Amino acid sequence: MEVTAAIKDEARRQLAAEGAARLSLRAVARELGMVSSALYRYFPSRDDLLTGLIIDAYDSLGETAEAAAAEAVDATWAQRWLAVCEAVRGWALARPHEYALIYGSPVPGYSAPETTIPAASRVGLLLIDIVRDAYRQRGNAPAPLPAELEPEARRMAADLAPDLPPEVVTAMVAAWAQLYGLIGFEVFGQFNKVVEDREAFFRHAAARLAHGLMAPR
Amino acid sequence: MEVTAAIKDEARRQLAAEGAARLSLRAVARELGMVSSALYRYFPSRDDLLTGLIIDAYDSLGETAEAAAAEAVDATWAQRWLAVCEAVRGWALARPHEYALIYGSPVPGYSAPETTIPAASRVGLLLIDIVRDAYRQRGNAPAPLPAELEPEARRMAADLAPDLPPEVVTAMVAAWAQLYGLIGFEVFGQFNKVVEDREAFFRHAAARLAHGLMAPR
DNA sequence: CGATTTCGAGAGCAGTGCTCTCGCTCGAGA
DNA sequence: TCTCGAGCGAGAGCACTGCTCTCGAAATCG
Repeated sequence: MEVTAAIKDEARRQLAAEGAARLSLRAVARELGMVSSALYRYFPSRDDLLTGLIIDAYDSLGETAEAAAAEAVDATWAQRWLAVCEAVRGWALARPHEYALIYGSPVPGYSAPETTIPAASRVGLLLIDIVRDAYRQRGNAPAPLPAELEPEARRMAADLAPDLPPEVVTAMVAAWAQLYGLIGFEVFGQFNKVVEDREAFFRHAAARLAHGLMAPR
Repeated sequence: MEVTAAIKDEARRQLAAEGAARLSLRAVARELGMVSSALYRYFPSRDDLLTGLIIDAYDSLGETAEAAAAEAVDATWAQRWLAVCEAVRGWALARPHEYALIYGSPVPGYSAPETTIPAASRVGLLLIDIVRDAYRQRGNAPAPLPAELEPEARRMAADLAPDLPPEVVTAMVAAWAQLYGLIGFEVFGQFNKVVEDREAFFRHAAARLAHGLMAPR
């Protein structure tokens, strides 16, 4: 429908201006020249509007990351990894509030429904693909795992990438979380007065993440 | 004062139950048997209450981390690093909403005042101390930095730990952010259906972070 | 004792999410 | 062609929010 898109567009604008907690259904309706109750024809509740925005954000981020990977399809896997990392970072810096919506503190009283899962997985799946290429080219896994982690690592590998050794999958999941630590700290201002040249810092840190994924030991 | 403490206590209870965005001054006052306007004698606004809670949370986390470090004072630096990491994780898992308050998406329209800086720095300073010990014992820095990062790395080192080589300080800042990526993903539910044995996974990832801080290569 | 400060109560304003009812419009079936 | 129903928006209203203002009681200080 046309109206739902207009609502989401206006909501996104308010999101960028004010943040999720300040997103007001009435203000969206006002800006659209409707009355607030009319909005409930399209979204059963404010949370459902948020869900829509979350799915859109995941998809937009996924698209951005996939485009970056496609553009670097002829480069080495490490360069492709870096390209995706930088694309994700750039997307987050350009839309901090949307980033906060999907990777920041969850909106209280609201838990993302199952419908968000496919969109949310896109970046993760993309990273798995890159690591798979890396493993095919290099074929050496990172350090062996401690015994206590082996069952879990095997389980994760079976779930996420049965063709890769558990050490690689484990390292990949960790690198994924750590990547979001780097980006989150920057987006949420934790690097203020600590890191200044964040571009260079991020590039280096992301490259070292890649290095940790495939280097011997 | 006695009353401000009671207000913060009740607010913390509501925070744990509902989250920051749902924190209602009126509800706090109601629970305390006062009227909402009376609360403004103690906190000029809702945001100031939040600031109070944020500082308390930073201090509580800092204390927890420092206690863990103190307990492991005779262990190796790597064990001490791991002890602090696990203490931070444990604190976060026990108080997810307070963790979200300080390390999640910033509350919109609200920017933390300067007064939070000392409390916010405690864990970082603690990690620097541990890395300093590590460097004194091992004395080998991680991989050399790319040229583009050298000026920034020097600047960071001068700011944070002038007695340590820029490579170590840079690696430390990155490890710090990555640590919070690991914890944030777990606290905010991003590991749901991905990582199950999160305890073991975290221990391994945190240990590898330490390894990356000081390993030769 | 008197004056002043401190504190809580209460009313009230503007805003919020959400529900309910009521008309209008438009398109498909008889 | 007429009718009926579904879809849609308006409006009023409920319970709630943060916040301001005024007023009266209590406690503290000179």
